[in-house]
Amino acid sequence: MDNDSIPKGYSPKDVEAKWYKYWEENGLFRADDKSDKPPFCIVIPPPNVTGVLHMGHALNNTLQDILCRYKRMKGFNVLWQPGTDHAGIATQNVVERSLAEEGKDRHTVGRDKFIEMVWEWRAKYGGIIINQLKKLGSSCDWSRERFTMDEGLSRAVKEVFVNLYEKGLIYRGDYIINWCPRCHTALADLEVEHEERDSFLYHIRYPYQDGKGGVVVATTRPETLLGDTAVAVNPDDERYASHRGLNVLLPILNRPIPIIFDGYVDKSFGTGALKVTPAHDANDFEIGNRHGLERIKVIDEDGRMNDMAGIYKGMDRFECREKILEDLKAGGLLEKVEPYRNATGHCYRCKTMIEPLLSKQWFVRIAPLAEKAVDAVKTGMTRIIPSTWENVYFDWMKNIRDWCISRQIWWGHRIPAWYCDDCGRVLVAKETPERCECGSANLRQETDVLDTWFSSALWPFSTLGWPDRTEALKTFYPTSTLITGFDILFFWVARMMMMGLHFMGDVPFRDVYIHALVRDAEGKKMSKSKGNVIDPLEVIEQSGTDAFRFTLAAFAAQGRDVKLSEDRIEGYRHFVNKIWNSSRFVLMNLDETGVSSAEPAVRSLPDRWILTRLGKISDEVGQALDDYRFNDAAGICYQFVWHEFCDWYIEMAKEWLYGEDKSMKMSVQTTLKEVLTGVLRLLHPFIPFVTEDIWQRMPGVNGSIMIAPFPQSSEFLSDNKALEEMELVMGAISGVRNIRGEMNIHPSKKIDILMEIPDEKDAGIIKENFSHIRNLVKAGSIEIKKHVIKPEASVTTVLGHNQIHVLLKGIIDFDEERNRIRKEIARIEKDMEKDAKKLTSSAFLDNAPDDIVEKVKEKVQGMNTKLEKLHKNLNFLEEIND
RNA sequence: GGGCGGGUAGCUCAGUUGGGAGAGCGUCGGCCUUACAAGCCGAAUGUCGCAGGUUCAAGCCCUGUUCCGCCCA
Repeated sequence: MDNDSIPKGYSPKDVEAKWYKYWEENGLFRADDKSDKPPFCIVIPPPNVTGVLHMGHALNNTLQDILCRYKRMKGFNVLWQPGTDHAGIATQNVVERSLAEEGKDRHTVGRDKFIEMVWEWRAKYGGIIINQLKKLGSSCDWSRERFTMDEGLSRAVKEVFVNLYEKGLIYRGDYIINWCPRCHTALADLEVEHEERDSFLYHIRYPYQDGKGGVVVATTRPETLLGDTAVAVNPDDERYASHRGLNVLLPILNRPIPIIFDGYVDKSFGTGALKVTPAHDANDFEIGNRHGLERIKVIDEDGRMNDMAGIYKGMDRFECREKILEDLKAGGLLEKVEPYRNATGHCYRCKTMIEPLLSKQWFVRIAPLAEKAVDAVKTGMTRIIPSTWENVYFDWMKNIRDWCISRQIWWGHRIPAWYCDDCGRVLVAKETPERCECGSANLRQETDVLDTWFSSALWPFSTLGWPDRTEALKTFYPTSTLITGFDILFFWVARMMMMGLHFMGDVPFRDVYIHALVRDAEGKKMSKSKGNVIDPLEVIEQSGTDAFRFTLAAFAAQGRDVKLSEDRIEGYRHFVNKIWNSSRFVLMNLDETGVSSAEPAVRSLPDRWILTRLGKISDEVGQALDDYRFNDAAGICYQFVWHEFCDWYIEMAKEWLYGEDKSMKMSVQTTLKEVLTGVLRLLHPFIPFVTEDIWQRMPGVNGSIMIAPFPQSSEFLSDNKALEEMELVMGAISGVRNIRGEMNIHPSKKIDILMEIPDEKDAGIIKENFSHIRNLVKAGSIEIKKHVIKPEASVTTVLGHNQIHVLLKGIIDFDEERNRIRKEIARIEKDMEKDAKKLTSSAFLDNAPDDIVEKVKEKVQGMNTKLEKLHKNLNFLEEIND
């Protein structure tokens, strides 16, 4: 191989697009509907069709891709099912915004035309995030890409809606819902974000019917008093015991309203009296139901005061608040205003303050569905990892309320319900009915559409072809693993569980792996307003996809947020480059022989060592991935490649490669190639591009690394003795290097060494590896003896029973050396203290397991040996007069 | 108010059944040694938040306490 053909540094830009195209064109991402291989399936959390790739996507999809590539290499029939979500409100907002620029709104263009425009928008921009996922290296089966609004998924939605309706699990009714006055739609409880803000608590007096005295209530929303239909107090509250049966006058409107008694009221809050507005507060609504109160709506869908608000009609709700306060003050009814912090609900899409409104909406009856979804996790049919999230899941499921699924927008699955104008019947059907049961043809379809999450809840089976009983469904359902962030545990995961169990009779996935949030270097959530967003595409541009992916994997420890900063990514860019260069080294040295596939006649100690180590860490990495410990898997690879393969093995290999011994050279070449192919396969799931690029340059390699088997210990030589022996050799080298470093001996200066090795076996090992030692410590002469009298001008390092004397005539500074030894003695003594004490304690000796006692004994013994020798050396030096 | 997670080296964080405190980055010293200066060799650094307890043995288990973050109401 020609040196010039491999560039000195890895440049990601040149190869990423090329290999991605190669994989796609060769159908390597494709799953088989039917296969002898065991199935492995992940459905992608569908990104919003309006989305652009952010850090959350990057982490989420990197982890999915690591698993999918790993499983493919492990021999699974892998389906990574991709697709996008129609994101009702978000997408509609985007198109409405562009309409607004032309001075239009959706009503001026009309429903059909508007929906047509959204489809056009989707055709034009909907593929953006898909292409970004590809840049990330995602190995999805793109031939199966789905969209929540496509024909098949829409059929699934209708099927589900009708089924649930017929089973009584979907109903329509008047309830308090969360209304966004800007988006003009109802929202599910989950879609409301609560945010604490500084506000005021207003104490308002509701006079008795004679206009005097009265009951003071505390509220943060005085404008809703126009819709009050009672004042409630706690039945146990003695202050109000005498008020039973009394009425008070609603301020301003002077409408008499009753004082009612309800356990919901908190005696200690405010004055202990609560104004009740059943049409504008969820809790008040419940109270109203218990007491048969009238519901008076005073705020309309635009957030303005309506006809019932009398003189305030037409005012915005916040404007009205100010005006009412003024009027109350003027009437002497505003008793007190105190600063107060409370949490108010905001639309998760546009941040507008939510208005709880009484409204007729469609709901899913959750309780029966939730029960099964809870059981599935309790019985282990689905595991949630890390398991701490199980409790969060249970807790939420326990307190869940019915799910409001109707949305007053246009972009989405239109609810398959029709109203008969003649008899008032509601018809729910998969196909558009021609006539009502009463014979009337005057049918109007419901104008509301379904919550986007309704279709997302079907994702694990609708994407596989349901309601048809497809081969894909048979093969891949239940899916293997879901990988997602905790922020959509409720929105999505819980609902998929419910729907999967109900419609498929089985859980949608065996494992749910919940990963953390990506934050900035200070641990703050990334947000545009804070300006701390790191754009994944920029990172890819600067550092390459592989470095970025490896960083994410390395930081993805379970249960902990990922704090990302650019210099951390840089560190892993260096790692990718290290792999590149070590591969370059290997390739450059595989030259003339091409390397035979036969087992080499000789295997040197370093050969046996590195192969054994590779086998061991291969199993460890596999296990870590099986356990979703991505950071461990990445860390093990990093440590092995850099600090074992590069720092030790390659350095030792050089000697044979540059030497005259042909058989040794061939042996090392074989090992280098073997280890490199192993390392590449091991790393491929994490850093797919660079590994493929190198793989394709390897002599004798056919096809993509994607379909090469993931390494495991059984394919490599395993020799535990080699591990011990190498430790001895490496220890000797490190010991001498340490002396060189501390004595400030110039790297090019050769030093003479005298080793004292009493044990013959050890001596044999050292002798065998003489040349490695010589090269790696830059030694002149090396001598080994059973017993040695310490040479005068020498610095000594103690390794167990062995000692290495570095001869430093004319270089050694005796004072410094004595200090060095004293320091080391002190360090060892300190280290030993705790363990030595253990051995004198009968409690320890009696109670601790034998193997532990033995271990401690050995350790202390070892340190004693070392101390002894250090003292001897020190004494020796102290006797020298310099 | 309820729940959860976290406090370990200057920084960011690992540390799986309790049994020798680790990594990366940064810092310091020395090196352009024909894969890599995006590199090599060497070094320093810890009252594991605080206080108790269990245990022969606690970063890890239990109790309390404090600070930070998140979720829910």
